[in-house]
Amino acid sequence: MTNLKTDRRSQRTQRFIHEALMALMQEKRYDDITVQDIIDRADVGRSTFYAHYQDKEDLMTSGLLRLMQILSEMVTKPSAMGETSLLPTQELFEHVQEHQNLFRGMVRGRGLELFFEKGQEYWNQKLTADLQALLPKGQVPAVPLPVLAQFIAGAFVTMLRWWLDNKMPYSPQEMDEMLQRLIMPAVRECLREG
Amino acid sequence: MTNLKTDRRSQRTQRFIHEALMALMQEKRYDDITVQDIIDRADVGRSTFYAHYQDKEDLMTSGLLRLMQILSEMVTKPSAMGETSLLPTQELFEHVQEHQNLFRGMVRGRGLELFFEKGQEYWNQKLTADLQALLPKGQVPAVPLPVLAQFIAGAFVTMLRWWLDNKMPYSPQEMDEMLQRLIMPAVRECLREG
Amino acid sequence: MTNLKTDRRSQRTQRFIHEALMALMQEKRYDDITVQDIIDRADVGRSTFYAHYQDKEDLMTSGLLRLMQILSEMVTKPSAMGETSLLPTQELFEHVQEHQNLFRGMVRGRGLELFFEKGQEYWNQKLTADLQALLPKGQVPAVPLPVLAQFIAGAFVTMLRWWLDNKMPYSPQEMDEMLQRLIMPAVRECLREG
Amino acid sequence: MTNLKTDRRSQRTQRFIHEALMALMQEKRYDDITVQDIIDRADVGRSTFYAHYQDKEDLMTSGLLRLMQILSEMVTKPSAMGETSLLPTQELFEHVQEHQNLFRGMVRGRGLELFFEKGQEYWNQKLTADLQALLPKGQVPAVPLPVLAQFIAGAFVTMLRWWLDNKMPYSPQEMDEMLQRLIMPAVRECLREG
DNA sequence: TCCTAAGCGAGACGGTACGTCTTGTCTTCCA
DNA sequence: TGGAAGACAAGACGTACCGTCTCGCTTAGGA
Repeated sequence: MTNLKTDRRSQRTQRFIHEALMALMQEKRYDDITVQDIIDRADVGRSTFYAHYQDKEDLMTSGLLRLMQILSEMVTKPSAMGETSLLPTQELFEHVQEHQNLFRGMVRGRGLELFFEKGQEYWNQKLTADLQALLPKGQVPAVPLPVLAQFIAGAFVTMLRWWLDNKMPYSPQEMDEMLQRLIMPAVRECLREG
Repeated sequence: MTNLKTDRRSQRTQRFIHEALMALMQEKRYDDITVQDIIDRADVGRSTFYAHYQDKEDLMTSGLLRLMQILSEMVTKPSAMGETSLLPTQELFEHVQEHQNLFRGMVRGRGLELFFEKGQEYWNQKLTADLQALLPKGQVPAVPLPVLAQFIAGAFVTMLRWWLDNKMPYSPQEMDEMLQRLIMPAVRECLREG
Repeated sequence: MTNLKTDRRSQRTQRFIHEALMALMQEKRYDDITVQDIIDRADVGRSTFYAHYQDKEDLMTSGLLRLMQILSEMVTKPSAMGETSLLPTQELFEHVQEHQNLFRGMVRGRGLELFFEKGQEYWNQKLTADLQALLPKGQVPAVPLPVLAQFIAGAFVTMLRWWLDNKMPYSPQEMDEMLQRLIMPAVRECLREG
Repeated sequence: MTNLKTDRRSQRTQRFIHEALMALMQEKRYDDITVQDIIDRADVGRSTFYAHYQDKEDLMTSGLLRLMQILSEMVTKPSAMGETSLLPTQELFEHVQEHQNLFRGMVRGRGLELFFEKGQEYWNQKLTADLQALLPKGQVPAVPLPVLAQFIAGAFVTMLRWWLDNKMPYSPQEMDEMLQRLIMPAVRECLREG
């Protein structure tokens, strides 16, 4: 039998821990954050932390999955799927801009690594499906769709990193435009001819 | 006046240390390698290690710079600069295949992160110059050249990572072809019209 | 509010560490004992050691203070305070004989140095008070009492060291007799005439 | 065949090293002085140091032996041997006062330990002989002469240490008087009756 | 006068111990 | 009974010295 009160308390504790990590990520690199930092900030006991997460990486992973679901929701808005845009990345760039400290911390240190690892299968699956839908029936793509998907996801992250590392010299719209301009020719080329 | 013999000894020691790291990278992740592992393998005293490198990261960085110079030499062979190929990446893919354990180790753990950080300015500078040369005079690129350079470098690394993570299902030639097919449309598009 | 169980655990750990040092002191010189030796013997983590003591010297110091309290208790037994004996050193010599390995280790190396430093104010205070009590009222001692106290304490340690260094060729009783014979004339002389 | 010039050069180097140690001892504790400190101060190569001395302790020891010979010369002046004074310690106290920084450094740290160890046999031998001469023929001392000698030497060092540790509140003459007053009763007592 | 051997500085090196730091486990207490 | 508090073992880290060593430079004394 589940204990509602207890569950609610658990969730509250988990939220505190997550928020602590997010807050710390605004201040220093993921790698430089210690478990002690997190539990101090979250005002939580050491054992409590380990009761909920295997280690710091596990906490980060769970946070990233949550984040990617949020990002994914932006992307799946039907209106966004135009013909020129496979990924409605403008909204993603905007979101990143709003939480730039968080992302900046993630992009440095082990964070991006995890983002990439965990995000890979997630985005790849999604993008591969989307690409499959765009591919005329019976046609063989010039480049295998998983490779193409990886390329697109990688290009987005690359641009993102460059943007953050260079103090965001362009607006989200401009970034989106450039990204589309770089990606779409390849996409069109690949899907047109086998 | 410099002491030749001493210098030579120093270099020998540094080489041992580097080789130890390389050897260990074939066996386990960069992050899991300790300084103790390295000095044991190199048969070198702890203080000697720290006399030459600030820490493990510094050692890795210096190795990466050396590696990138090697890679760069491949790329700058005049014959390689054809019209379809901005980066003669086939040779790079081949080189990676030959030392796949090394690269696999690098791609995981903090290694790639460093590779990226240190390589960024290096490749960007080089690619930006190459692109500038390809751009007809007086023409403004559709995407700023630094962005384009970053995009190309990122695409290469992305493909590389995917290749290694997926047990290299294609030959270096195929990888090169795909990469060119993905990159070149964007490059042509960007350079043609402002 | 204090945590009783935790305190008890701490004390247990501290006891282990102390016992480890004592055991090691029977085997080799204090200076030759490393922190690693101690924590290995005590089966304790490195950080635990440093959580309880600043360094090896601090551990030794705390042990010496404890030891001196034990020795002090012997000395303060009322029966022992006869007219011929200011310090009932026979019991001290006996105690040393019983734990000769321990003391031998202490007398060599930095141990005695610490014994002296830490013991100085302890014995001086005690001896000065005792001497003050023995001094007839209104009389001025021939030698300032702190000096006399220092002299007595030093004489004891000197004899002790000689005894240990020379394989204890006399019994504790004999040592005590000799010490008294050497010290008491001076004491009597000093207290008698100003 | 010996090389005179070479020998002379060696001696010069040794003198530099000794002077460096002496100078450093005025500034910090013996234990806190490193070989590096010494060779920097002496402007001497590391290997040169180890060519002359086994280690820092060896250097100190050789310095102490030299010092003790100097002190010994003071003591053996015939005029000094009065009936009330076994050791003409006033001159010793004066000498110490003149070089108080040096002695202060020696008394702290491992220096005194060495002073004691090395000085023991030296003084004991000398004092034992002197005491033997004072002992009427055929008489057995109340306390074995080696013990008495040790006691006297120890008392001197004890007083010395106390004096230095307490900022030398008395003049050398006063110290000498006190020491004589403390020691001589015991000496007289021991030599008089068996 | 040249040459050879020693003394020497410089400092790289392997090694050992240090005191600090972080991790993940475990125990105890409290609400 | 679940979570806070925090002691603990384990072990990597970067620093500080040590004593050994190799290397060239300088210099003296014999050829």
